[in-house]
Amino acid sequence: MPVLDLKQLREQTDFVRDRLARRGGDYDLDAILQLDSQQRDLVAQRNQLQARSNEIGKAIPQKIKAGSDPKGPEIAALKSEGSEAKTQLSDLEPQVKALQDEMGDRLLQLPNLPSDETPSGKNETENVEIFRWGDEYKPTNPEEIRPHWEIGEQLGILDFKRAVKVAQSRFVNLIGLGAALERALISFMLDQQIAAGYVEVMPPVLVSTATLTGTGQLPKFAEESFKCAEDDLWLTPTAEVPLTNLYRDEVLDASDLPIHHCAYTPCFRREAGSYGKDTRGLIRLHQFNKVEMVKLVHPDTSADEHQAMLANATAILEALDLPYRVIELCSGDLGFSANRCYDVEVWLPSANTYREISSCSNCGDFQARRANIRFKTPGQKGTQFVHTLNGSGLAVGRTMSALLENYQQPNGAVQIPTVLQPYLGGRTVL
RNA sequence: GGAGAGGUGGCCGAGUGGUUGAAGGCGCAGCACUGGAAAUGCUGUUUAGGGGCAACUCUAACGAGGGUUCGAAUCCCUCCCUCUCCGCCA
Repeated sequence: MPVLDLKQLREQTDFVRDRLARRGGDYDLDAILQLDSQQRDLVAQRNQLQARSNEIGKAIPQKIKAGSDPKGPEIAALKSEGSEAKTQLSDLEPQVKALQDEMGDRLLQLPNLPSDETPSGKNETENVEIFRWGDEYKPTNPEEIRPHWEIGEQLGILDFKRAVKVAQSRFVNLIGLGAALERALISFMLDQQIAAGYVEVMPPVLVSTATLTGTGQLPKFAEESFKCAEDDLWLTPTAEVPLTNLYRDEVLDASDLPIHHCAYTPCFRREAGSYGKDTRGLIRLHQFNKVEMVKLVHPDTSADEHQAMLANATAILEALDLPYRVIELCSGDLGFSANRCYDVEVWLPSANTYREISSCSNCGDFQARRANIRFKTPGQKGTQFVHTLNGSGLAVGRTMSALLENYQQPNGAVQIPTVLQPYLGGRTVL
């Protein structure tokens, strides 16, 4: 499983080092390169031994066929030489394997390289705002604005208290129209993305270790996912995981590309290390619903596909008249698997700020290498890795919170956006 | 959960120790034939890594990992997965 391109690492070490430095953090490339060169030396030795051993293996039946006595000295000499080679090989083999394992472990820890276009920066404070949309839809009565959890609890559609009893904190029950609104949002988003050309999938949300490694959640971020240890299965943190891995270990035909999928799934995150943050409301739950978009594309088109995906995400917010802005993540804030990423942030009036509601990433060939997803162009030799992209279209719970807050009325009611009304039996108000 | 069967190339499918990376078929590509096509015939058709400007060459891979052997797709062990029947179940 080649992860970050080992050949590139070998041949353009300084470039890789420079790119990784833009992310911040410490990456010991020299150790990997040293392992690599040791490994290559040993493999060369092993190959020679193996070649000799193969020769002997072929020579013995030939000699016998040519009349040599199977029990005679000639055959015995060959056998003992073969045996000798075998002994040397069994000495070499574990060394090679140990080096390869060590190198593989280290390579799996390396994040993707930021793209040329990605702005350099240390952390989220250096992300770059690209544009804003819908200022005119922001509520104009800030003093009367209440947070969505108050609105939801008052309407009897959000229940956090009993969710604690049933599960834990950071879970919610959606009751009555709350559940209906969630379903309406899911259906609306799916219908929009299907109309935009994405083929819907309902994937497993319990996935294997290999699947989670393919998209980059493992091995580094095990503490972020819920695991069913008995079965070696994990709850998916996002549908990006099963959708991208749909094609793991496959060689696609160039004419199959691009592949566009969307999916509604629940998502599960342990949110380790975020104890104090967003403790109220729908913003940060262990389980939430999301409509996800995933693309597998030809490398030449991935930049355009990325822009198009971003537009597919923002189209949902525009249809709902929800104010948002788009930011481009700087190198220091980029996710592990991404080489370039836009976050879409929706206006949350109670917090007087924008909150992430979608993240659209281009992973280049990073995930394709891990998951071994290739394509073949007829008439061309060999295979190429596809590029993978993923984006939320959108996070449903966060959309609901934005909707409750932006559409709240002074009398405590909440208007239902026009485009959602058909999904709620024509209802106009919550 | 109990009993049984099986995992081979893009697909089907042969192959139980010795030039088998793997017969045969299908598919696909090229060429021939044709006015064009079908049919037919011939040729070719895996991937990854190393070496060479290249022709080419070496190594690995028959679910995964170990073992036996000079030599394993073929024998032995462990694990994984799939299928069938029974039980259970939304």
